Amino acid sequence: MSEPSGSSLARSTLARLRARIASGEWPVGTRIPTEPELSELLGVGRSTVREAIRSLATLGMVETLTARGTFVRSATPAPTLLVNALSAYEPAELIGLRRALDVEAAQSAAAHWTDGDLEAMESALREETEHARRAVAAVQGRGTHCARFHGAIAQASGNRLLSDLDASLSTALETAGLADQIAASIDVAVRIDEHDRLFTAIRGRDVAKAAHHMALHVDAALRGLSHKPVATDLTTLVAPAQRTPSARREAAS
Amino acid sequence: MSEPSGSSLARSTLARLRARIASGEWPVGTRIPTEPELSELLGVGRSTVREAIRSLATLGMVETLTARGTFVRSATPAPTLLVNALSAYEPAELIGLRRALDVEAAQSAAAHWTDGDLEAMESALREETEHARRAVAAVQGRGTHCARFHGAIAQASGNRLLSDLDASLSTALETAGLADQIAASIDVAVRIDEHDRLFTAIRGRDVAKAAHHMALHVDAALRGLSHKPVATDLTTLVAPAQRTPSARREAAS
DNA sequence: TGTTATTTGTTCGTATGTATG
DNA sequence: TCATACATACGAACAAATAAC
Repeated sequence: MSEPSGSSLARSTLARLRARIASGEWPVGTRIPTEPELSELLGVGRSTVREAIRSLATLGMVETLTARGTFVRSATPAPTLLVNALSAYEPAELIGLRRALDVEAAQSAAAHWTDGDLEAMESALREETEHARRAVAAVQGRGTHCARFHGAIAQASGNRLLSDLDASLSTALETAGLADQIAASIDVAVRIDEHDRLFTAIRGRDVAKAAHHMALHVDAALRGLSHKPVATDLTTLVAPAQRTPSARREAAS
Repeated sequence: MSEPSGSSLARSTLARLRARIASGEWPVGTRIPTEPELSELLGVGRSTVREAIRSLATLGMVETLTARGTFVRSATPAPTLLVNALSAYEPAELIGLRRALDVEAAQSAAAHWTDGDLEAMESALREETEHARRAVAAVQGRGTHCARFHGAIAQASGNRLLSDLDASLSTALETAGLADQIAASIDVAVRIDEHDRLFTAIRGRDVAKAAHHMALHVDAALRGLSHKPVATDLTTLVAPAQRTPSARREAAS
């Protein structure tokens, strides 16, 4: 697999625990045996068990709650590793990836959303509108609703990788303190209007228009970060999206 | 950071060790202090140190050799972890990400390539052409050259994240045995012709056309995988690209 | 409210195998 | 071969947090 599968007992113990989780013997959400139980079950010392469990925790596969036990959180280490990998990059680079993912997700979502996906997107959009109406002039610059709608779109793409990366990116942007900044850079009414048009395009299975609106939307949100060196350059990327749908005249080149 | 930074001593110890490595206090290749030394240095017990070190090893940042000590292998979580994370997803999902990254990279590359980037792309393209001319009817279905050109474009985007993800994706596709399949799905002459047009667009700073050609190119390469369940759906995404500018050029060729 | 049992958190001592000189 | 240093591994013991009664 992934691990060097070293010869040390702790490593092999990690591999054995991981295998049990991956096989579904200990499903996500359930509690695994206590440390003394595992010690006897696997025939290794408790210290060794703890090292293995700690490794599983850093992989994001389990979470251990003091005096409560350790619980399975994910059958694979993937999402956590993605978040970890993203944390090593500059904000401008993260934003570049977000544009790539969101545009692709919008296209893919338009191509094959299911009834459940549509429901989720509609719900997120409705809740966002409702919330904006209630707390009109309030602080309300939170990007939570925006992220929820985008997350629903990523989900609707039917591509777990896109969805996971999107969620990981949101986390990374959040910890980088950029989420609020992005949310504040665009007027709430405008944002909801853009979301509305985007949703209409996706619901109508119009892949091209979905890509177009998403590109416009992301670029608009990014324009607020124009003081960032690279983000400035990214705003020039609005051009293709604007020209693409109706640029028949270009064909003659 | 990425870690939950839990309140446990082991977690904070992991964070402290990780910070020392990231700061360069313990450079890559060097040996970190022994466990008893770390125990005293950090003011925690040896078992706690061991758990933290084991986690670092799981992240690929250190490697511990029996009776020799533990050595720093990487200042950040190992890149191989990214490949690892990607390998947990379905081929169709990987391909969806590739489309997103490549299209974005093409746009960004067109927006701000440097002289060095242009040189690299031109070199890769020239070598590809040369190689195709020499080994005309040979086996030569290798995707190596294709990957090199795409890698050069990702590099020219100026976004390390896009570049790294692109490289990781190539590796993941390679290990999944999909690289050759993709390369074989498109005629060499057609591929080089598409690369040529793509390069011309990028060199001309035409962001829109770069995005368009890249989308067409990726979709064309993906069409060969139409027997895959989800990949079939992905080919429907050709639609937006075909409706745009040079769809008729494709019909002509 | 408080008491008790369970479970994880942390430390320490010790034994063992292995690499180095 | 021997001695030293170090990582590996085990288990005992106590602390702290949590849940159930």
